[in-house]
Amino acid sequence: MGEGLRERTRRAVRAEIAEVAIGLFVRQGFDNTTVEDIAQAAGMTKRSFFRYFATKEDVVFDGVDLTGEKVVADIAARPAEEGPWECLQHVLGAWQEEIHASEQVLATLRLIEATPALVGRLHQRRTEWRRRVSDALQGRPGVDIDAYTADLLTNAATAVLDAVSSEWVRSDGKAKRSALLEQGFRQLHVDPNLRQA
Amino acid sequence: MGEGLRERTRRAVRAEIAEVAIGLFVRQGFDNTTVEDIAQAAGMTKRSFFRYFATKEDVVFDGVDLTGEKVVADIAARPAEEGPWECLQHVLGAWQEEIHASEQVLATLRLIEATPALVGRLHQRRTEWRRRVSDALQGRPGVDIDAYTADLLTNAATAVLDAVSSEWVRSDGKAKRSALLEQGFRQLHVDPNLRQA
DNA sequence: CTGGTATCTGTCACTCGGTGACACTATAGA
DNA sequence: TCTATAGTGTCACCGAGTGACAGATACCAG
Repeated sequence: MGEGLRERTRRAVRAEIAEVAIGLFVRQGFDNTTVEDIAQAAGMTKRSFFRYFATKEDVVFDGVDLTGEKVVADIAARPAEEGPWECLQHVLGAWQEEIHASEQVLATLRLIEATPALVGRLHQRRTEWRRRVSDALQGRPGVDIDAYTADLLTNAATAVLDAVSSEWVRSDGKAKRSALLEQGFRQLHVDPNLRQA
Repeated sequence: MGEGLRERTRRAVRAEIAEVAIGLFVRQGFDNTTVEDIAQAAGMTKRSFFRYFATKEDVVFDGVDLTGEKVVADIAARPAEEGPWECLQHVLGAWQEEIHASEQVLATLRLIEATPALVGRLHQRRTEWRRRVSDALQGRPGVDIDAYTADLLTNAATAVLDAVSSEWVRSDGKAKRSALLEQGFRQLHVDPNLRQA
């Protein structure tokens, strides 16, 4: 019907692997957990695990890393008279709202912060994504900005995002992320006149 | 005399490994080059390679990644009446000046940008280093800022650094990094009143 | 219901990054 | 010259990830 049972089961299996794996990671550490441990706990082979996730790290970002296409699309959809910085603030603010502040997410973020390999992988993905955001920012109708400025603002926006995430974890999930984000974007005031030689 | 011949030869060997390795990486790609390739080209065993570099990635950052202790020390040494943002600008500007704009550095940066694994490793190191910078910023006598603001400014400063690096590579090393850095720090104007509930 | 086809799975074998242990050699320093 | 120390090769090993093959399973036609 409409969208296939196979895909549904596949996503269900993915979700269960992720849940089992993160449980193991939190309990005994990322490095002390082998893929075979995960596969066995999920009732499958090591080979089958890699048919659902390309790397051992990716299983962690399954529920978080929605570094979405939607953000890129939303940027293009913002009104043309809006400045690039406000555009980023609105789009990323809306994106952040969608990540529900569950205990699961908090545990995952803690796990990432405590595991260098995961930090690396996260920023690796972020970098690819950032390039697309920067391009979207440049391609926006109305204002035209050079590549350097687009990169600068995009990097700065993710800098705010990272700081918000850190502070949120530091407060055990009690801080209001939207307030932190707004504060961060306000403190990094962007000079409106983007003139240059 | 005074500082040992052994250390000198060790550093020389390190440098030669790095040179040989980067040459291979540039010619045939990072992923298509095995550690045994490097070791053989440098006249040693795989095992000996790992006695000089902890990972295959680290060999690339040998000449670049001086994410130094000096930066952290310099932050503490800045005059107390200086704001945190200006402090970061001065220290990182001085740090950046020390990286001579050689063709070798340019090729290395290109290599990093083209290789996801290297991007990940770079940001992984950056993250550890950033934590220390943020702590140094908080520990500065005179002004006291909260952890969130310190993280925010530190992240933003590295955001500028990354944008400068990208633009510099994009211009084939012809752009003036100091000018870009100054422009970046100026455009991200930090609100001087850091008041909060 | 039946057959064909695409998909999922386990098994095996393999590559590559990285590590521990051991024996051997060269060197620094008394 | 003798001894402690550091560097080296060899070997065996682990874990992440991949390619190939064969068997099972589910979808969809007729």
